[in-house]
Amino acid sequence: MPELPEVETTKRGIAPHVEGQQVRALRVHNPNLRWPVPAELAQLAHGAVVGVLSRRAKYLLMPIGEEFVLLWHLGMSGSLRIVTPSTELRKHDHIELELANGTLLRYHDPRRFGALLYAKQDEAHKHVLLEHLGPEPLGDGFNVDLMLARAANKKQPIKTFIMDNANVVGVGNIYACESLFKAGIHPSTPAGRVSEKRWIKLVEAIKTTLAAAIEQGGTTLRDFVGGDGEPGYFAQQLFVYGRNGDACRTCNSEIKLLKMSGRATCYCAKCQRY
DNA sequence: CAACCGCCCTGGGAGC
DNA sequence: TGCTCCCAGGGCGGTT
Repeated sequence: MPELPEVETTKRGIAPHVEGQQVRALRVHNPNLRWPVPAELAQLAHGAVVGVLSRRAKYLLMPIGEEFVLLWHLGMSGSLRIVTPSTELRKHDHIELELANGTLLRYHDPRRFGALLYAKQDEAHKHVLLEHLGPEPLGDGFNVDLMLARAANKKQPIKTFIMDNANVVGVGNIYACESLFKAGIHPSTPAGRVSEKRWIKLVEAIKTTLAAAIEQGGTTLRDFVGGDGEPGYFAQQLFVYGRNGDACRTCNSEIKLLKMSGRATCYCAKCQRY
């Protein structure tokens, strides 16, 4: 269930176990992810030392050796776990990275919407999948001025706008809904009609919501290491997502549901205005 | 071009 | 208990 906070949590969870470790083997049990896992990867990774992990949008970047970097994407249902060699291979464990310290990094992905690709280290940010990405939501590049400029004259609903990776990365369906609630903005509001005053609230809401989720993700680190259980750290804090039919926690009116670009969109018609 | 819609997959839950 | 249908956190690629 990876949104940006979980990718960040995954990165922090696995980093101490993989960084500086030599790759003993990269085994691909099923290469049929969103794109085929490149056949030459096993050879490229063999014997390489894993470098310092980083994250760009929902991609996890894992340098291997001096020349290449692995690009992991968890899709809708992917996860990366550190396990011991005695841990049985589960159904949908498609890839494993065996390290010199004896631990295994396993990629598990029932729906196979995820990906494992690679690039040269100095060209990773120019990779076709990364080059058109907008600013990181927690960085200075994501700010009111840029959003006002990009949203100018757009009729597209504000919710669709903030979920577009070209505008800002890492805002998935849950956090789009939650951030709009916090900012008091109706999800159908045309992006070009969101005032500067409301953009200030929305930018702040996106930053604080994601940051808070990352904080909580930290508490699930041991799950990644131990390899047991899915993290469910944000569920109890949701104000609108998945709460359609329930009472708004702020005003007590009923949370509504509408479909927007094929995705469930929950909102409070009283707290969120055009 | 902007905006929408289908689709890549499996699994889980609801309803019958 | 078992079917069938619907839905799910992403995001690319094709169509209008």
